[in-house]
Amino acid sequence: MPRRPPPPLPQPGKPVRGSHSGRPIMALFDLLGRRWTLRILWELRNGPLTFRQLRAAADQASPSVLNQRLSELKHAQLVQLENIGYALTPLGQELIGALQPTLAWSKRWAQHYPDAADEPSP
Amino acid sequence: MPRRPPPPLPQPGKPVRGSHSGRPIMALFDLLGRRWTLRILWELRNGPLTFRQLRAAADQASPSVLNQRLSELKHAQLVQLENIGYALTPLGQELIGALQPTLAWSKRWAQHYPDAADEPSP
DNA sequence: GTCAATGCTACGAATACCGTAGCAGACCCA
DNA sequence: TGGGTCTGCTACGGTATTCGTAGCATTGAC
Repeated sequence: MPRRPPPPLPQPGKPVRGSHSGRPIMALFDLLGRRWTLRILWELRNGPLTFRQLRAAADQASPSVLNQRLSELKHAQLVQLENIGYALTPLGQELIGALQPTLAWSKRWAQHYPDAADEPSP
Repeated sequence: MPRRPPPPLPQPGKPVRGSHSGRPIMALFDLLGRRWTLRILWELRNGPLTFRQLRAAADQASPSVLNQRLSELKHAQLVQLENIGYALTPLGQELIGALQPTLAWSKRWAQHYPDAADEPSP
């Protein structure tokens, strides 16, 4: 039985799902437009987590997708597996930094809804 | 035949796929973690597009998903249908603005890959 | 009328994701 | 040597999401 080829790993300069241009923004859209990707980066923002800790942090996401997302993020040089567990690379930390205005925006967004809560005190 | 209930529309203050906390960031992750969502916002950044123009801009994305994404974005108050077509709301424009550092980051990201191209001249 | 747009829907097929169970390796301690 | 307990990770069958094609209903111009 012929196995299907896996979807391409999103990477700048290469065609991705939805775009053949190779533009980095398109690779980023493909990468972030997959379930759990943003969440994983977010949960690693405060330091490394083991595979299982990460699963627990991310609502017990299924290990198959989690592993697939981690492979993609490793290939994208945003995450690496260290002795202590999975950690953001410097590039990954930069991305988290670049997402800060977006996170700030989400709080303003919430103000448009009556029953929106925000994160509990750190 | 009992139809399945549709997935919840991501909205701050409500439980979403992968999180019950209601935190706006989680609603945002759910929203953006769906295929085409970021792309749609991106393609609308320079002004309104009709449904079909938007399809053409977004690699002929299937009209069913496109319409579903647009419904979600309308519900999220990021996009609205005007006479001329679909347009970003002020809130949606704010989000695009907040994404600028991320877009800038993607260009730095591309520098880690030898064969990465960037957008052609404006 | 007819033509060309528009937004949008139906539906079967393909793909992505989920949930459970469990494997193999590393480490520790008796 | 044999457990126990971590670790990352995979297999597999079922469910959910997305795709691709076709087409409908409406509007406006001629």
